[in-house]
Amino acid sequence: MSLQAHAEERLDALLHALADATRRRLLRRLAGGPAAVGELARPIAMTRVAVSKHLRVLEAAGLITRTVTGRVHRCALSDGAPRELEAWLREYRDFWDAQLQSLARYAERGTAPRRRERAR
Amino acid sequence: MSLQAHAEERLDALLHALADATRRRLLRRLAGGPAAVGELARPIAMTRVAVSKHLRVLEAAGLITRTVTGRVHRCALSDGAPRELEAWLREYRDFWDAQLQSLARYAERGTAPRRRERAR
DNA sequence: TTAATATGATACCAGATGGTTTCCTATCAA
DNA sequence: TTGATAGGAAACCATCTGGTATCATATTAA
Repeated sequence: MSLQAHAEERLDALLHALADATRRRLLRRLAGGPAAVGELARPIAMTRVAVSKHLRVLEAAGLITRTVTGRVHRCALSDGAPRELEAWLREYRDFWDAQLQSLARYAERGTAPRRRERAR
Repeated sequence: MSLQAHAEERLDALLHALADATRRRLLRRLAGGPAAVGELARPIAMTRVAVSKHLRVLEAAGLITRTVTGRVHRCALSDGAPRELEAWLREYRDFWDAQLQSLARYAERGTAPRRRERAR
């Protein structure tokens, strides 16, 4: 019926991590491929240290992963991340019906091309 | 291609409002129908004032609406709320493909018709 | 009119957050 | 070895956050 306390906390972390424009920008950048911390920090009007902090938030939320090779920390999106978000959205389906439906319409058109899914 | 600054801010507010277990609990409660502030506060181990603050956060994020009749403030879910969230999810489709697909599968089964309840 | 009720407003607090600067360490390259 | 580079660690600061207690106000009921 409801998510356990642990999942609630993970959901807190996930949503909080997403509720920041800089962090979303970092995710958007990483959507184009993995990058080192310095690479990620360079185009942002902010100290490398601050960016590093944001990255740690994203990492703690399970949104990105980090592999250290030598002195370079390479960050990448962790693809399994939004599970909790999805689970939570599912729980709220009753009052988000409309939104989920339009999301579904989009998803059918936009992301499931190989299945040749024909709806409606 | 990208959301304007204003929409970014609204998205910040929306996600931040959702990133709190108490506020999600309030939304869950409101999903069962509108309620007055006191009604919402009663079952929560927290001062009425604190609950009122949470409600104001939800209101500012556009997630709920409030109608004052007499001395009673009745809160209700605002159904158009998750538009920005949806738009944002759409923008991230490239790396959330898998999640959106399973969400779509869910939505096809679960919300399109008023059919059977298949919780799982 | 008086008292109880629903709620907001204000002031206050401790702790978290989001930045900064400075320094340290490890690694790579000359 | 020496120096530059990638990055973390720690200290610090201003502001935000999520609570609290208290008071004010409007409305309803007796």
